[in-house]
Amino acid sequence: MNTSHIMSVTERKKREKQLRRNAIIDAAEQLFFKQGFDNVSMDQIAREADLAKGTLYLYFKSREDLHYSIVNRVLEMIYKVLKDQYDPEKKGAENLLKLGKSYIDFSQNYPNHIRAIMMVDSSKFEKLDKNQSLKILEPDSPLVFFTEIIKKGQLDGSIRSDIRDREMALILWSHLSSILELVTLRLPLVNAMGINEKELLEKQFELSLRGVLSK
Amino acid sequence: MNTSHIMSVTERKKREKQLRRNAIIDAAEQLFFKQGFDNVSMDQIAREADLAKGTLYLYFKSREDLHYSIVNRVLEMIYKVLKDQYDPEKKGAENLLKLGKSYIDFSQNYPNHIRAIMMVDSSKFEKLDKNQSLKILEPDSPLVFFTEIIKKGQLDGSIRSDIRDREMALILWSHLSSILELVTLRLPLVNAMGINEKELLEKQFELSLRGVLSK
DNA sequence: TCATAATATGACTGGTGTTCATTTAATGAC
DNA sequence: GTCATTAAATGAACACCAGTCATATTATGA
Repeated sequence: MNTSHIMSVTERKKREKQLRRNAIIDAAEQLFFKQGFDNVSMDQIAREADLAKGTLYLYFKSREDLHYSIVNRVLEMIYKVLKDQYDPEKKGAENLLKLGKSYIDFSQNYPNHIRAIMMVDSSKFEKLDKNQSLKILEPDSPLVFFTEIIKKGQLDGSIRSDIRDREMALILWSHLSSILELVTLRLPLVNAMGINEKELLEKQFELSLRGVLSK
Repeated sequence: MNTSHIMSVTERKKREKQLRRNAIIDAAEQLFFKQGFDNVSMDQIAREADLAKGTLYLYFKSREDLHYSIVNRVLEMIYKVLKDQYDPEKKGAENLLKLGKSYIDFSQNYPNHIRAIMMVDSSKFEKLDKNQSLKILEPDSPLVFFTEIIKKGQLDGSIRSDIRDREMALILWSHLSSILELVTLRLPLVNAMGINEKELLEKQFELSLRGVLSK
């Protein structure tokens, strides 16, 4: 028995498994973007991925898990966008401004992806263990990235220091998300109020930033 | 045939219908608070209300509609609380501070009610007509009340005027809601970050307010 | 070639929101 | 009180769907 051979096979299988997994996420994402996650059944996703329904459950614990996987991929996308924009030469506040703006830009360019994030059903969060599936506290998440920038800004004096960095990051992230939720999922409401979505996004961001900067 | 008699009967029926409706909402609310809306079936609600399942549909268009009705009642409660706190003698900014605080207090005293609001599934908002079921734009809604206070504050100079009152109200409401969502539905996440919920609420409120006040 | 393990299948289960033909109750004219 | 008519209530039936699992297919390496 050739051990190294077996190892390579195991690894190929691992790779293939990961590929299938991604293919399923692709299929699900596509349907999701077209019809909204609520209106897509596991059967449909399986068909789109040329698999049987049962097979999906070999790759994802549940429908919810599949949804989270989509969201995690989007979070990775956003993280990369943010990281590209980051300039270590600049002060914390300035970076915060820039990153915030590019997040908003992202939301304009990829509304579907933002929708995917925003549709994570909060009610499911009640079960603690589910949080682990959603990588918002991983080192490479946007939220953690924001935290680091705020910490820097507090050190260089450009951001107020009387709120802890984590709390401030969570607040800012949450604020921005809430407005994104409004303009992506509740646009009819926003329009009914006679409000322009882009303006709303920008105003909210300016407002949040004002609350955060050093005086 | 006595017309006035008939009229009074019609009206009694109307009243009774409203009573039944409220009784159903009561039953649903009770179950909802105990088990979470997602874990309550129409069958259970019917049983709790001593009715058959089909009867519920004579009073509510759908399960969703029933949920909205619960939420609308909560919104009314909040509106009343806010109105009680309002002092026309005081400046807009001061009222805003006070009302915000009492909203936060309310959320501490009636976490279940807040949960009910926060669990309105945003994804359903995509269908425009559904918005009508949710009375967040009615004259007696908290959001509209906030708008009026902001308008006053802009007139008396205590609140910055470079953002329209409606937009500012929507932003503030949305900000506050997002944090409430965090501490009511995503508490595990908040705790995992080592953050105290009450502190988070207060900090966020102070932060939002700072962004809103005149300089 | 063949035994074993890994992967895939789809019929089946249990549960649910919604509908609707049927039953029950209330009404008011006589 | 009786009875035709209208309103309200019922729950069996339907359609849909997430998740399971016994069975079938495929891959592996000896």
